[in-house]
Amino acid sequence: MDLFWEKGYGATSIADLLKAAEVNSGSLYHFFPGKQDVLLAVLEAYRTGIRERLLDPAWEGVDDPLERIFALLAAYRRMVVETDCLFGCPIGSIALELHEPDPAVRELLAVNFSGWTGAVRECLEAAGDRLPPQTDRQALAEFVLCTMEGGIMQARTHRDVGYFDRAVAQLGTHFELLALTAQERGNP
Amino acid sequence: MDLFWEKGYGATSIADLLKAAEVNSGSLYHFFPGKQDVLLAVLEAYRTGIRERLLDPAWEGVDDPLERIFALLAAYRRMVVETDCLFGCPIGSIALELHEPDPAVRELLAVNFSGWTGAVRECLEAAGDRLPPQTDRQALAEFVLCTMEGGIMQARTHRDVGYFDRAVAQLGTHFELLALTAQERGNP
DNA sequence: GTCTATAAAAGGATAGAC
DNA sequence: GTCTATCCTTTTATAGAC
Repeated sequence: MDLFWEKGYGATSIADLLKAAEVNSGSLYHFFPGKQDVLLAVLEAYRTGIRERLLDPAWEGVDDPLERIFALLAAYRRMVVETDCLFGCPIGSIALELHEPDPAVRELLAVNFSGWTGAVRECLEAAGDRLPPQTDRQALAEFVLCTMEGGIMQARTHRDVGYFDRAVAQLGTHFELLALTAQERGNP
Repeated sequence: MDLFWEKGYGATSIADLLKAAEVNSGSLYHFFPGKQDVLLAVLEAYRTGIRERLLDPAWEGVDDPLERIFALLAAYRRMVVETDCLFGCPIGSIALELHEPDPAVRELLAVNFSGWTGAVRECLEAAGDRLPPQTDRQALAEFVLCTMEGGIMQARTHRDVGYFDRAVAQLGTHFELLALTAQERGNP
């Protein structure tokens, strides 16, 4: 997981994997038919571990559903800062690195995105009438993912977390305006 | 340009470049010290050609500054649809593919992003009091880029342009709410 | 400036002993 | 299951004739 996150899929060689795992090629190929199957296992691990590895730590002590969304974004910010703006979202990086991925890989990338937006959508649904009633909460969850991925992309490229912060601040404004709309113009 | 766009940097071999350009390696290495210098030239071409190749076509017949922002996004949508959701933003793809790029490459990627957001910021500035006066127009321009990149990332991964459309629609809502705010609560 | 041939290295994957 | 050795391909880059 770490190697694909740090270097990407193509830039990680089998030799890198063997060295990091402290095994020899015979062992790796005993368990995996090939390199791509290691990637599939990694993506599978991200998928099944989203709650334990990402959501639970990010949401520790945060109960408010809308606050949880920004706590999740704050977790990504920590990741960016701790790696000097070098590493971002592993799924997003691989999704853009592989231009014509094997269907199995593409499907697992998509499932990972859906898992992420699904968790955010649940927060948005839990927010109830704090959002305007006609709000498309699935679309808004996907928009939160856009903000995260776009913010990380720019922060990494400029090597400046300020780009991420400003993106999150804009999203914050959007939520405030939606909340205001729900209040002022809701249930007319 | 096309090869790096279609396949990415790492997946494009020198042999691919030679075949596409219909030249032999001697010719390529006569003009470029190495593969990375070809990438630098491509990024330079994107940078200098942003108006002619991207903005002018997207904005043909569109004068309203806020409409121009969505016309630009519509141009990306066409790009996505015409390539069956396979190709997205060449700068974004390379920005995420290369994890520790050579400083010259990273700088040119950053300059390309800045050129893009700079053009959008000019539109936002031209929109004058149609946006709330305290609006950070640079940050909002970066947010538009987040929407574009995040929307394309999801559309490509899910092979469904609907993800891009919903992201743009959310951004549209954001602009509408900002405009309402400028109207209702502006200059109190 | 362009050509062909080729060097030199790295990559993914396999073989077969243990 | 793991080990070492190695095959085969691809890749970047160079050499030197024309």
